[in-house]
Amino acid sequence: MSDAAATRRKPTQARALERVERILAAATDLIAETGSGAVKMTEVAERAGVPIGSLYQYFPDKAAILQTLAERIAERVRAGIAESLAGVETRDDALARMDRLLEDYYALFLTEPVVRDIWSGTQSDKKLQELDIADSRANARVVADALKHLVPRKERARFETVCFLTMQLTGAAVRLAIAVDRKEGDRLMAEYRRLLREEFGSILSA
Amino acid sequence: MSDAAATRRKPTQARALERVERILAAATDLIAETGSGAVKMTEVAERAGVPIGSLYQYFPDKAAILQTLAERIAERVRAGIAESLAGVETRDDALARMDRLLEDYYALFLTEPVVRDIWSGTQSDKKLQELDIADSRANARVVADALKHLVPRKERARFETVCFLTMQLTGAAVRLAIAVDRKEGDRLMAEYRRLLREEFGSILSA
DNA sequence: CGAAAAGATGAATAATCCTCATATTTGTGA
DNA sequence: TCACAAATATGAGGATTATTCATCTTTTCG
Repeated sequence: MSDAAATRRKPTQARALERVERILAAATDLIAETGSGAVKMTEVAERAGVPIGSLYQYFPDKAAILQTLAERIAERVRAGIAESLAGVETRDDALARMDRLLEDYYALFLTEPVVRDIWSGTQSDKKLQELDIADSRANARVVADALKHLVPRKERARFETVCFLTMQLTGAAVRLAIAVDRKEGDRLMAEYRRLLREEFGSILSA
Repeated sequence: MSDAAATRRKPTQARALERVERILAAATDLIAETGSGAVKMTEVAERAGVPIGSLYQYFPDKAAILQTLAERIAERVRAGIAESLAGVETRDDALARMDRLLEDYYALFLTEPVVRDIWSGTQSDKKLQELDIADSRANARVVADALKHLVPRKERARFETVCFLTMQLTGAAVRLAIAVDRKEGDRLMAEYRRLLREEFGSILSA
């Protein structure tokens, strides 16, 4: 049990870069097949066609592989949010877009086994939790920025807090929805969608 | 890797009952000291003053110890909810009591290391996640029952769904609040409290 | 070309969970 | 009280897996 998170070499040569990608792809496949908790490092190595030592050349430990996958997903989601909210003008437009984002996010969890696995907790470590929170904060900033011109000046101070909270609540709602059967999940999401619309509807103006 | 969750003997003799309590107490202490992830079975045994074999006499695996602790906490919380909402009459009374419950729940996470640990972030194993959901469902029923006479008939069908969702959202809000620094946590909880009040306020009548 | 840096390798080590064969204690009917 | 069954106690050692590291190979670049 090494307490310091050993730093690993960052791949620079083409061969190494490709190797890292092969490792991540193998991990992705295996997670989809068995869940991250059951994935073994030897299996990842075998599937990627590299020796076990190569995993540790670029990842300090098993959790780091998951974290890398999580970061990539988070970046994708954040880009999607930014894109979806770009150039929003009216309140109703904002609400409609948020609604759409929520639906997409739910769909992402429903269809991508790795997203489902990593963010629904079969595996959980402190680093991932921190990443989740940092990510919510970053997303909150993106949302708050995109909508700030629709928020009355006197409300702006708390608006980013509301967005931050909302990002986490949304994650919880979606995780709950995918954990129960599809029919109940849809019902829960419908309720959450309504709640979100009321919440943002009451803050946004114009 | 045994795939079936082996069932263990349930203690019946006084000596065994006390032993189980000693094991749970030791686990509680160690979790408070180092976090559940770092707790080793040998340490629990040593701290409890029992040989390692005794742990497996009554718990099929390490996770089962955590689950037992989680169940006990959940029962305590549920009893608290039921008690706090007993005999509620008016809408304003209901809202005030919910507010109080939320504050108590936040305080529980702030002060009890084991609660904090077990329900920190996303769930660490499938069983705990299931327990969390089952528990939210049970709590939702308690809340829905206590307040149903304040809910218009035509809304009652969805009210339990709303409560169920709310239980999970509340967990997420509190987990977020304790994960950030105290000042920001308080701010986030204030926002969530407002959100909760609006949500229930719009459903409850009279 | 040649040296240094980067990368590759996998047998061996280390950390822990959990089992199980055996020994002891407790409950109970005669 | 005694004998027998059921319950309980014990801890060395088997089993699984993450991770290391000494050594070898390839690439980079002056």
